[in-house]
Amino acid sequence: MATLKEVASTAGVSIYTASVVLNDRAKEGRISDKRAEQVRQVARDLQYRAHAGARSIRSRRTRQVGVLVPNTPGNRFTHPLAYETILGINEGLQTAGYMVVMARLDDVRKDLAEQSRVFKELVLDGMIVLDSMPREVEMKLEELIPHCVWCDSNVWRDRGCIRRDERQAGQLAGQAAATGGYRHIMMMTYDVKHLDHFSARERFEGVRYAIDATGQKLTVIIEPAIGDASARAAMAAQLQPDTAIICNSVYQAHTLRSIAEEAGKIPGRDFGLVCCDDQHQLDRMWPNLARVSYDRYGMGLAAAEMMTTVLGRGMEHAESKLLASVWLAGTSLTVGS
Amino acid sequence: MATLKEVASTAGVSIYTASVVLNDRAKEGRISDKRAEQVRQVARDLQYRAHAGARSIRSRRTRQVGVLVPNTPGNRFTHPLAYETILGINEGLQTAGYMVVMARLDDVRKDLAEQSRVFKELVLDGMIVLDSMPREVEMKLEELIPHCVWCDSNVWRDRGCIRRDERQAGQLAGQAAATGGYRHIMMMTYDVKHLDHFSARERFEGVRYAIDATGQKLTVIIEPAIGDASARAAMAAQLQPDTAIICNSVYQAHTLRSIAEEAGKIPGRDFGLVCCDDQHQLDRMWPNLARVSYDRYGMGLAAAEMMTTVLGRGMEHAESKLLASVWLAGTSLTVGS
DNA sequence: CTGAAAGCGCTTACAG
DNA sequence: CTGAAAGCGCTTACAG
Repeated sequence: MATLKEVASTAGVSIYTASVVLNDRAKEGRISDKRAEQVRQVARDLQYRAHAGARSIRSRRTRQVGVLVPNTPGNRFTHPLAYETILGINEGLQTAGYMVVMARLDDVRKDLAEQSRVFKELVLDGMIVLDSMPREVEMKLEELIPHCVWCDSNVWRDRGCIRRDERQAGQLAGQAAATGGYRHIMMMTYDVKHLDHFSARERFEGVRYAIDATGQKLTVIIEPAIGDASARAAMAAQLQPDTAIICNSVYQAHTLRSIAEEAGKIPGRDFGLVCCDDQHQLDRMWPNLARVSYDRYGMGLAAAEMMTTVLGRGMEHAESKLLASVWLAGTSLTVGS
Repeated sequence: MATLKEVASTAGVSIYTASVVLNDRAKEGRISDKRAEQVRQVARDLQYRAHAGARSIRSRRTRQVGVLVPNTPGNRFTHPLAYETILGINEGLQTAGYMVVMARLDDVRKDLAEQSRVFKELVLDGMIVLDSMPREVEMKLEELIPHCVWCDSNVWRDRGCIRRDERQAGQLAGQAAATGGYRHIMMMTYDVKHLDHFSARERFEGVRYAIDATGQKLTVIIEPAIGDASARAAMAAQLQPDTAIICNSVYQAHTLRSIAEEAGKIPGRDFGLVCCDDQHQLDRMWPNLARVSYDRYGMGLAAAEMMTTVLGRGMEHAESKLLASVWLAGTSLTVGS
């Protein structure tokens, strides 16, 4: 690997000249066009590539940003949907000249320093935290990393946070169900004990608000455990043409669809189905699902922009963002009785 | 941020002593236990964290490994399933003390150096390439990055590659369909022109082999374009109790399910459905789908291990790995006529 | 317009 | 058992 020194000497210029030219600051450095081109040519010939580490030590910026993904007990893939956000983040940061370093928080090891070199050493200019972490971890993160952006997290402040307006999403889903002409409206959500993420809570509140507004009643149901055949059958029995089910998550919608299928029932024909959440490629995989949009990729892009803003202008975080959703009609909610 | 120098001076020892102790080589460096503990205490007090860049310049290793994900025209999220692999890779590398740097190949910009600093600068010890890239890109990668591991890629050699045995997977799916007592057997796959990934080709060949072995006939069908209502209806009409459809990908299985649903049909009751591929959480979302297993997380873990092996022992790549699949029965293939 | 030199934070032969 | 010093590949004030 050629070093800057080698480039300089074979081009017959000083290290300074080579450095300035290759950093596209030939003008400021007042290097003549001729010499500049000369240096560039040599760099190409020698296939020179700057050593990012050496550079970072002087510039005091690594130009690396971490993305932290949580891990919950018993589920290695906590949030497959997070990938959409991650791709958006990556797109935004890569374009702005940053590198994305993935870090995953393993709940088993409690000490952050044990988790990843990201915490143990100095490597990141900032970190985008996806989803929520235990409180202590969140506090520790802010000590360890210069700039954190909280994305889809329980952390919510005036600046540096970004999330979807989950209450609005819940309201949209609730309104659709409430005005569908159904007799029974139910919401499938997580066990109250597991309502640890703000989205589950807020979606629920949004739904409840919309249903209350029409004076109807809302029944809460819990997703049956995998393999619990009798619970599945019991739930299938509730799926009637006069009943609409509002699902909190896309996963629950998928699950409910399977439960219905086992009983020979089809959403939109035999019962109503709405989902508060969305998933990429649902337009291909399940276009008929009535749901509330959620462009996670866009959220990732926006989070990346918040990060580049702080890192760029130095100190202050950009204002927090609350992202609005749009209703996507689908035949899974057409019956009514 | 405290530096090594500061730690050394406040501990009253030389930089050398501090360095050796904090790198857990106090024994080799013959530092007395007393001094060692003293240094560690100071480091804790000052919250010392080593500067990864400075370290990498001397050690000549960044301990960073890239994961390269491709991007195809018109689809920002090429392979959502890749996330399962990425998480496995991350788990393996993070545990081994490496950091994972994400890089995405944008097909629009052709020059690698324009894509990400990962190519422009010296940052990576190695790279795990997911999926396939254009031929020229693949060659360029090997020039730019010290060690590449090809995961689920068209690149296949004796060493340094890992993929699923897709032909075997196709055979398993084909056998299941062939012995299900169906009169018509069809395979939904990609347009031949787009069979650019080895998996699509090999799955197809595996299926064909299994069907041929029983002397039955295999009809090929193509997934209808999103929104092409008449093509969807035509396909729905083909879904009969005496017909089994073998889907190449999970996405196609989902799509077919939706097409069937629109016509009031249910897989396993009104027609047979098998899928050559698998997806995490399908056991929750669609437990009844008859399919061939695919533990992408495990593949990622194995790919990470191949990488740490090369990086560890210096030169030679580990032997390539071909991963076997297991058949997962499901009621979507129970009818037969 | 350009270069010699200091220094960033580390590691590691080498000398005591 | 320990330290002073060279050097890794860069950037950037400073002096000409």
